[in-house]
Amino acid sequence: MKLKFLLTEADYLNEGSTIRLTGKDEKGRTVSILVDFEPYFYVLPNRIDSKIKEKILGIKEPKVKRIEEVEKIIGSEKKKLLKIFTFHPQDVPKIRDAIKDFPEIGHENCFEYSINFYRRYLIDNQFSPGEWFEADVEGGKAKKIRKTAPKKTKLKAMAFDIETYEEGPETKIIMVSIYGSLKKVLTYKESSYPDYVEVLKGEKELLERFVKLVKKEDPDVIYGYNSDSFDFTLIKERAEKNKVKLDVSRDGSELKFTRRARISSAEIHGRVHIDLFGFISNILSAQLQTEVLGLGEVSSEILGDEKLEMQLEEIFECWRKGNVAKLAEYCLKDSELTYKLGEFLLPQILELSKLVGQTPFDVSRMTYSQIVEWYLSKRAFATNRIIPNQPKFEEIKERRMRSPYVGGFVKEPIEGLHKNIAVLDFRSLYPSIIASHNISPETLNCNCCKGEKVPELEYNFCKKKKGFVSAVIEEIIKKRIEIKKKLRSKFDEKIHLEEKALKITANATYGYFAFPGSKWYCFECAQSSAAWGRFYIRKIIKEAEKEGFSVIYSDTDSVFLTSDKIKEKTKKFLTKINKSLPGIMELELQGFYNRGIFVSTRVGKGAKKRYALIDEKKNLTIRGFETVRRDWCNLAKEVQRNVLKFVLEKDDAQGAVSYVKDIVEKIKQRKIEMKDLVIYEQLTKQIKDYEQIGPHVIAAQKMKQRGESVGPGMIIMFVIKKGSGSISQRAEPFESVSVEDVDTDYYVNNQIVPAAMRVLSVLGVTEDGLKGEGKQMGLKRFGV
DNA sequence: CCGCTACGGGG
DNA sequence: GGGTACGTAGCGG
Repeated sequence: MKLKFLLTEADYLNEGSTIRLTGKDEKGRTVSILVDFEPYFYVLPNRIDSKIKEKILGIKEPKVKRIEEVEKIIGSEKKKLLKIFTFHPQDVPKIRDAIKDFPEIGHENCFEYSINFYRRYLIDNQFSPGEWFEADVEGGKAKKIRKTAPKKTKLKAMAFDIETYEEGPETKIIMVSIYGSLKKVLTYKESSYPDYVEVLKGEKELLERFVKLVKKEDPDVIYGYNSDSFDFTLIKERAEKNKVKLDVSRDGSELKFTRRARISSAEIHGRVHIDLFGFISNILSAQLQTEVLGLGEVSSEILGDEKLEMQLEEIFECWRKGNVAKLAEYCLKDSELTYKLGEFLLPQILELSKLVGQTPFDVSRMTYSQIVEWYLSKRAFATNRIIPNQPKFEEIKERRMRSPYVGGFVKEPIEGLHKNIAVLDFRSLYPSIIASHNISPETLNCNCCKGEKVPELEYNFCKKKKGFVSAVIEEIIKKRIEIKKKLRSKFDEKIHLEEKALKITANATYGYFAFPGSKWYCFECAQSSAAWGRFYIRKIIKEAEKEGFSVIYSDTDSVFLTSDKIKEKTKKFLTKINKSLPGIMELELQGFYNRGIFVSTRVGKGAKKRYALIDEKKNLTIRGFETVRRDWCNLAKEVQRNVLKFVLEKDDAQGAVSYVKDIVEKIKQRKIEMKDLVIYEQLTKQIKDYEQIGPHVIAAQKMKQRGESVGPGMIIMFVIKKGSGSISQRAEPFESVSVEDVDTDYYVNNQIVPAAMRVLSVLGVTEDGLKGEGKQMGLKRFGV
């Protein structure tokens, strides 16, 4: 029998040494096939002869299956090794343990003994989940599996979310929602509900119903948000307590947790459980504006959709007071957002799986470094190289202790307002450097040639032989360029995502070199990449100045230039500079801006980047200003934003000053709305546990005294009241204060004026100029 | 300045 | 058990 399927999952069965591949065929049917595979690892004895082979074959518990002699590349040398096959995957570490103390071998000469069996299978066959396969199946086992042309199939997805309630020492699940082809909320308190709510008898029945619905809906993919560490952890706990069998899988097995670095992952055989929070915090967060990675913040940014508003305490209140319909609506909305985020992100996850060659379950939980490492592992096998061993704990500790090296070059901004700005940056600076200068662990200080010296450092990299990592990166870059060309002629979402996966992987390699847990760790490689980066950006700065540009600011891989005839001059400059750069490196135009304001802020050692730009279409780009932080009141944030607008849109600092003075006046006359003065800060622990008592803690204490329940996670909304005592002592929950009682001086001096001054101080405005009555202030002139 | 602890997401 | 823990803000010393 022949089966064609999209591979979505790989694992192995404990008995025997059998890999199980799971996927989906063209007609949407689930495919699960078994295939035999032999576990093995490598050793490098000081001499290969019959004596050492006999010694290894003589190990009794467990027995070695057979030995092969193989040739593999270790570092930059070809070596003869022994490939030791075992009967069971679990035997590999045991036999390695027995061998590692052989004087002819030793610890550091055992290789690839800790690669999960199913991962080993994927690597050795160069098979990637997300690709299509054809299998010849006989007697329940696949005889032959090969890649085949991609077909179409739709993965059926479902999202879920739970609500909980603390009853004494126990946390109970009070509600579960699912969202997919079926939209449903399960709970166990009678109320008048919309028809998507189903009322069960209790928690046990709720869990049983949940299991039944998952099986009935039979999704291929299950999305949750923080579901590894919260939802499924609690579901498992409560299922054990209530003696409910959690056989939500496709093979009758129960939900199980697999141990991982920090967070255990909830695994459901036959269904890909994706905890979106993991992928978002590990990978996506770098591309997001929001600092807070809650479901609400992320949905709002990615989907433009919001959570229903409900404070933590309200959830409990809804349950206590029986307003469960509202809670059901809230819970379902969370599942809906999770579902939509999942559908948005799954194609990206599958594309990464395809590239890296590991399962979407694993890839969605990987960090940047792990993505790079598994991709390198796949390429290492393809190029007949040994995968280096994971560093031991002691080694990691030592690597951590290494003093940090010099990073990117930062040219402090020329403070003030500038006009006619061009922003240029290097396309993938570090990957291009790694590829063009052959930066790789095996090419560092090679002994085959003199090599190429790194600027500022006493290292050389080989000029004759391509290094492994540098070659892999070069492949990625070339593939990316090719894909980009294709995309320019015809846009295709799939290909676009493939391009993004390549970009993610290439860009992470520089950081990977310096990551203490790396198998291909190379501190000198990271140092050298950074040194070359500084060399190139300095070169750009120098050349730009020679061409008559004024360099306003530069950081690592970008320069901010200004001059007259900016567009014309920039285009000429780019053409000229790109001719002088090594083939793969390219300086690109990021954009032109009409105006920009730059502020230099020294915080301890490092300077923080703070600038704002406006382009021809009046789009604002704001970096480093506090317009988004919640510990500033809305009015302060609004004032800062408007001040930026005055300055950038109209080049009108004088107007900005009048505007701020007007606001200050309004505050003094209390012609202001309370909601604009409220400051939001989150309680992160119980009130009594605070030693450093900030204003929000004081406000929370006052709320508690009034009988309101306050606890961790709650966002305290407070204002500062007039009177005596420190500012903190005068923090009050905002509902209990009227505009007449707020401390206007505080809002003027500690909120509005500082927020405005962040922008205006570089234009020569003084604090007194903002507060005082009509005093004229001198405005400095900046720019060209 | 340094070292340690607790947090993140979820409810 | 084909093994194990992340990066960092914010506090206290």
